[in-house]
Amino acid sequence: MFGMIEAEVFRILSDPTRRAVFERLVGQELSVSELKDSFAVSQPAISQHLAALRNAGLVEERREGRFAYYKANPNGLAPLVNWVDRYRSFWPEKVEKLKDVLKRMDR
Amino acid sequence: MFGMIEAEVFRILSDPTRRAVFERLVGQELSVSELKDSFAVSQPAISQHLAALRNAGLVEERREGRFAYYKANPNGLAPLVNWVDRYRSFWPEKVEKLKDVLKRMDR
DNA sequence: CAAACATATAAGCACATACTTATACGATAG
DNA sequence: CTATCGTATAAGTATGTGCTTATATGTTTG
Repeated sequence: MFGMIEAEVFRILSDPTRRAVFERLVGQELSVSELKDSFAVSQPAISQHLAALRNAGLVEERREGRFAYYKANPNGLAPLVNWVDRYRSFWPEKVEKLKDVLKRMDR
Repeated sequence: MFGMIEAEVFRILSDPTRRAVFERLVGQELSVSELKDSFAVSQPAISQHLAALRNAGLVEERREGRFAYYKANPNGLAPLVNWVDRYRSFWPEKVEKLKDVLKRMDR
């Protein structure tokens, strides 16, 4: 049941271009055309990636006239984050790094 | 340079069957035939997935006579773990859960 | 040695998917 | 109102990929 969602997030983020689109939208709202200028693909390709990301809950849309602004929804990463955390305990080497992440978050 | 490796790990783990094979091998060494019995695909399919996982550094092989034993190498998850951590700070809701993970690791 | 076994590789196929160009649709501008 | 602009959708295509069956390779057994 929940595995399905996790599979979806994995599938959507496995494409390098689409993943890059998501990364570009983290903490930054951009219109489709602004986004397009960052990539070597056509506008329709961008729109298609955005639709896929939106469907997976990884991106949110805000309409304003003829413009469409998109930003990442980090909550959409939840299935992936949970998956990684499940196996993190088998991966002891970089625990310190993770603790640093938490420290930085507390500030 | 490092992005390439991250892309590889994403690509390899995006297939549900292959991801399930990896999960099955976490903390447990299994031969190819033992592994095969857990899945609804043929033995060659399993071998192909194992070769892919091995190439990505996600799995390790140990040969013993005509048997081949595989186990997950959690270190291979490093690129994915790092990617997730990069965006975790934008995802504040489940920090408590993450702290629980660390607590469990300390024990 | 020959047969059975465990696994890997080869070849082919069916299907998914990421891209393109062309076009539709709605909104603003002149 | 018409043209232009921003975005989405449609249709077609090329490539990737996960699977299968068949076969090769190496190992143990009798």
